[in-house]
Amino acid sequence: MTDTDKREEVRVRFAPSPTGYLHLGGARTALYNWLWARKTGGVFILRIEDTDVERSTRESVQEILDGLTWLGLDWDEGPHFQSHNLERHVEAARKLLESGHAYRCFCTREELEAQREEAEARKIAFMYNGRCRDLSQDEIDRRLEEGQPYVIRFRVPRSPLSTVVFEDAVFGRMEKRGQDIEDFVIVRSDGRPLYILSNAVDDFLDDITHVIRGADGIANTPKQILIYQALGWKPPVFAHMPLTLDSKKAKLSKRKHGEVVTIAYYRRHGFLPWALCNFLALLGWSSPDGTEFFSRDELIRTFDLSRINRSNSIFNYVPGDPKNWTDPKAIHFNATYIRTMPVEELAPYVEEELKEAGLWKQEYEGEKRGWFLATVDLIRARFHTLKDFSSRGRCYFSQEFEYEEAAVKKNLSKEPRLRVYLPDLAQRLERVESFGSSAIEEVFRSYAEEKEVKAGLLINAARTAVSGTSVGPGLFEMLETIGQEEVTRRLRGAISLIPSSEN
RNA sequence: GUCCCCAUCGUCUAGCCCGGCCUAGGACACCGGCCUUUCACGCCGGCGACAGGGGUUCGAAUCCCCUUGGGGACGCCA
Repeated sequence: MTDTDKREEVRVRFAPSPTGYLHLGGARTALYNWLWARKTGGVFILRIEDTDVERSTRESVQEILDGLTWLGLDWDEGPHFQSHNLERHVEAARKLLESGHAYRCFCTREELEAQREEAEARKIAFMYNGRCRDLSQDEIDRRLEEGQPYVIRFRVPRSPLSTVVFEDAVFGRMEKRGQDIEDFVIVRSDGRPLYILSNAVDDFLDDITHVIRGADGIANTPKQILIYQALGWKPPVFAHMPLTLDSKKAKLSKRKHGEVVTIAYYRRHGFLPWALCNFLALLGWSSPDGTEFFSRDELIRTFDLSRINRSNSIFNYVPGDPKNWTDPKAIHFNATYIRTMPVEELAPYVEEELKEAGLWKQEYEGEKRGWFLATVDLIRARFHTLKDFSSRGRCYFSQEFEYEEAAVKKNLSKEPRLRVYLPDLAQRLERVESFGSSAIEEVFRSYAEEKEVKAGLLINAARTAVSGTSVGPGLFEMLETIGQEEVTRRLRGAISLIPSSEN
């Protein structure tokens, strides 16, 4: 462990605003916080920052909860709702006002807007000019009496030497001169506190020890530290994670990239939740020995804030590429997990998928449990997502499946004699006492010899006849799995796909 | 425009803090080959990067400076 976790109990939080979907960036932030909490034996808090009433929705809250639950990122406290703490935020603002760390600003939106535009036009940086910073008490009282609306601004120390310094757990020592920070607004003219204040107050109230968030929060950090200091609170450790950008180096957003950046999308497209987590963990973090695949416990053990990267990473998704419908490495992680995890652990996911596709049979958890597991094990090596079990794997679970045109053309329609061979094989297979792969193989091999044809011809034809495709596991295992009765039925049925020799 | 941050294969990255072990390692993707009844898997091999320029040093991917490029923040949003 690093020196960032000296305190007794680590307390971290994931604090999304419920204004949209849970997306990859948010999930990664949640994951890093969760990992840090689990690693240190600390507490992971979920806080919904819903103070933007115009944009916050209940559906979004539910989506976030569902997404985190699906990913397996369980939280220990919450969800807390920021809006429930409004009085505490206002109270903090009042204290800041009383102690002189904040002041009332009577400048109107229109005035500020005009100043902003002018600055823009003259291509100079806009920063609030501090006009209300030193209003006399009489002046303030007079304006209050007149009922003039005001916002509350934080009085940023203006001495030329004043600097806010903090040690970021990822970026190291960070410094910001007071003169480069404007007197930021902490309370709106309608009395509602702003994020910058609410967030800091909530972190204090929740006893947050480590703020692990996206690097877009860096600019807020000096301001929030100022708030902490003015209130006499000890600031938490900040750890800013690099951002994840798209292939054009723009920030990932649902608006711009659509579903592909949402967690729900991966769930719908047959991702294993942990495969996604594992992939996400590696976007901006790496293990000391280069290991890439981790179980939960291994990742928890290995994860460390000090190994978080400082440079942004790119989510390598290229729109319009059907093969790479998301980052290829993400697909690779999913496929590898599907192929290598214990089949018993994979089974529940396949079950869910088959149920959704209407292919699930009750007996798969009863007398055919063994068959089900063996079949999943047989076919999974070629699959990339859970969806493949109900699409490409359909012929194992249903009597109804599609014949691929290309496969039929390649393996069936070229050879008219298959109209004889296939029923012959069916007849012989029917007579096999114990329908196992070696007995099946024997039937094929001897028949091929007898008819003086290549075994491959029969094998490929049979593959297409029973599965509709030209690819798949070894034929004999495949036939064994599909079963004697069904195999012979399909072999006979397939002759309708073979043209007779006259044609 | 101002402030801040970042910079190694197409992508994710190791190495950088504590210069030499780096003719820069791994992973994904891609391309070959082997295996094979097909497709995968697996194995073997290939392609492919220290942004540029100055320093410092016997020696720089590693330290310093500049340039360039990229990103972020500049709201009475969060």
